[in-house]
Amino acid sequence: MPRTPARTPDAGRRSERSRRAILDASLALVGEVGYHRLTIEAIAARAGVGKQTIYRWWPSKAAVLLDAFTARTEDPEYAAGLPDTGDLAADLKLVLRATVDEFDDPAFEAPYRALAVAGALDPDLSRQFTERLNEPGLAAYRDRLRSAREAGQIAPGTDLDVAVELLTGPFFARWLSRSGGLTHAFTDALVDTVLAGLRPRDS
Amino acid sequence: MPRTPARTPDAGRRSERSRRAILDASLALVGEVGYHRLTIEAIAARAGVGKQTIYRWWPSKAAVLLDAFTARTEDPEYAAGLPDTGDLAADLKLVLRATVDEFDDPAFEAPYRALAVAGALDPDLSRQFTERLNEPGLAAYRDRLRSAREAGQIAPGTDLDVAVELLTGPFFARWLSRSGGLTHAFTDALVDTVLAGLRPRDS
Amino acid sequence: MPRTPARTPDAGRRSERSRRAILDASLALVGEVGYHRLTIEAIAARAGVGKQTIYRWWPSKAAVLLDAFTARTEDPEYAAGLPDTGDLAADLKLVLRATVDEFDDPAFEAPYRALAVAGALDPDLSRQFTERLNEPGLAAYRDRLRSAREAGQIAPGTDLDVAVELLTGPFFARWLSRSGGLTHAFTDALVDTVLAGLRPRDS
Amino acid sequence: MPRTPARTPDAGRRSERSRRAILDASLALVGEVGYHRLTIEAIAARAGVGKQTIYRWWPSKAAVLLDAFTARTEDPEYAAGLPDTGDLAADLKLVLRATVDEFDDPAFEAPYRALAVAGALDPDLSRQFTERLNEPGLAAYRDRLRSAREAGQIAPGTDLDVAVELLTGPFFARWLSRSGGLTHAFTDALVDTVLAGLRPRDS
DNA sequence: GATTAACCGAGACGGTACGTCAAGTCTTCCT
DNA sequence: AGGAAGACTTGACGTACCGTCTCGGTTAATC
Repeated sequence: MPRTPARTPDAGRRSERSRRAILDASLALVGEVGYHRLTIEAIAARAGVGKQTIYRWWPSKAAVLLDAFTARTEDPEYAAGLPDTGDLAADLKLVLRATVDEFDDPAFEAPYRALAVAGALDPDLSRQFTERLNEPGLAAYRDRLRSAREAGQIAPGTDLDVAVELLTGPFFARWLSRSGGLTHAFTDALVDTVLAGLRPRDS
Repeated sequence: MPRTPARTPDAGRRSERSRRAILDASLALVGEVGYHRLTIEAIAARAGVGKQTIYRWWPSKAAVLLDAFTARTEDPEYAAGLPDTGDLAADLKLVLRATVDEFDDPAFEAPYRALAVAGALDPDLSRQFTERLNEPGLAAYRDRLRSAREAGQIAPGTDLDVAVELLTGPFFARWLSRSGGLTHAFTDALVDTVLAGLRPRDS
Repeated sequence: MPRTPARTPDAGRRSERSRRAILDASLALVGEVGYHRLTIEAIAARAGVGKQTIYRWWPSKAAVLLDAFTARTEDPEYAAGLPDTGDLAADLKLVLRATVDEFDDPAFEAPYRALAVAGALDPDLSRQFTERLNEPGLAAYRDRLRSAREAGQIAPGTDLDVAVELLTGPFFARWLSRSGGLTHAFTDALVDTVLAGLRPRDS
Repeated sequence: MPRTPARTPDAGRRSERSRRAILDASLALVGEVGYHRLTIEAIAARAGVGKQTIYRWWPSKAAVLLDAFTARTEDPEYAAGLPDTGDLAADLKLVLRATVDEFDDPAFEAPYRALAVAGALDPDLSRQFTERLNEPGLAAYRDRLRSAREAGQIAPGTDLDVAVELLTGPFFARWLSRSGGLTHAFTDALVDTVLAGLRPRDS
């Protein structure tokens, strides 16, 4: 006889109306007051929802936020992958410049930062954050680099993981610690230097 | 005209005894319970100190932690700079491997992560965190790279800031998001790829 | 249009269990430690209740105490009025002697003194204290004196309010300022002198 | 050699300047903010004095207030006693009307109420309050009544203590509990009724 | 169509920690 | 040595949210 001590609610009867209201409210609030002043009570009040309805479906405010944020990025052609014009440097610069622009929008930046931070403190959340938000993007980079490697544009022995991290890590670090401006010039320089390091060895 | 809106206590009469006890207690506690379960009340209790004594001298628990952490790194020969054996790759690998080891120690890792996270949410704190903990370390890298540039070991047009971020950014990103192992192999690969990208242009 | 600026909790959902526990705890504690060492926190702890549950329903510890004290005197046949045997002096002496005995009991005296004092400092509370605790008792005296006036036992022009205050005021003053013993002899003397003053004018 | 463990400061070196400033400040403040919002810190700040200087010489804020209040009533011809024109009723009414007027002045009423209340809660203070403020006044009443008794204007067996309390108790009770107006009519009625009760028995 | 079980809004509950205030003590420097 | 100043420990304040728990009221699937 199966015992399910942790009350598992019946997802079939879930109110879609409430779910949307909660996700919307949490995104709006995190932008208004910041992550550490975001409270479950405020989300519930704003969403016109009982607190229990949040606790029933999510384990923490970070999980709510993750769902709220993911909802935006899951539907569209986000899974399109990087462009592949044959010019690796140009393709990478294009995408990184677009990312710079994206991070300029507070509506995107605020919840994303909140999630990055929450993930840094909570390994469980971190895994989910990585899987659902980060990994798809990184995989696109990896695919593009693999294609370039096969075309002989970068060294055949290139570790694609490290290569991707060389492109995104400095960006992430500069963004999170606000230690420098996130500019197109910066990402262009990243691409140039990294690609120079990945160039096939001279004969 | 000097404005003193917030009651500024007289630092001359400050109790060194209490200050040390608070810094010690906060470091110990952040290791035991983690940052978001660290409370001012617990620090005060552990330090045998009134809460007000903490509020009098620090604006937040993050600021306490920053002082506590900084105290450890300020006195010693920490400001020594990087070794300079003439072999740039070897020197960088040595230092990054040492950093990997340092981040393996929870007594170091826990408060450092807490501060990185707190800084990510609070620009004010972020600035302090950068100035007092990060910048000195990065300057050491910059110095070593400048010396290499003068010796003609890397391209004369190299942007030292970007170069340093290429070395440290991926490390920081992997550490904070726990997206991969912090190993000597990883940092070695970083150094090799980045230095390849910085190599002087072939004649 | 009714305005309810201060969050008004829903009395229907109120926990009777908590209410009783709070009233009991406050009476017990005021007897143990005295009024000015009585704290909301201690009441909450003793009652096994969150502080907010007290703040939700009462504006101050004095208000709690007033409810606690009133609860004791509301239910019983306390509203019985004074005896009326036809012998005014005897009836008054009987009741005042009983009151003396009542004030001898610390379980009664301590909270009553606390309330008298709190009322002396807070007009709002004072009004409630008067209405709910004092006035009913005084009305009983007034009724008894009115009956005597109609029977021609005291002067027809007697101001009943003043007459009651002559009987109770000296008692109250002596009690509150501890300036003399509260004895049967004292209250008997009060009754005799006051009634002598109220006797119908000699023809 | 006698040991005085309780540090007894040397009254000879006491600063008269500070003493006056403290007494003045406490009277002013009790009028402005009321007794239970009166703090030692505020007194010290207003008086331009260190807190320790207050704690050195007084055991509590009530004691400070008692001294402050007593200082006003000690110097003048306050010890003059009641007038004795031969007309007892007139003399009593005159004095009680003057007392009514005195209690109309907040500068008098506020600290006096504070002291009465503090005394009600603290038997030690109560004794001092009685001895230094109340008793002298009551003695004056007693003296006047004794003179009247000797003149045969009131019954020879009259208990002077009870008689005085009949005159002052209702006044005190009405004042402290704010249960009625303090008017000349009220005190006149008191005098008339009480004196009627004290009239020598008809032969 | 009635029953019934779940979700839902609402919000009271026992708690924990907050940041503030004042108490009374201690220490330092000044007169 | 007293006094001005103010930092110290202590402890209570009243508030904000936590996560849990009832309480009617829908709402959907089952009888």
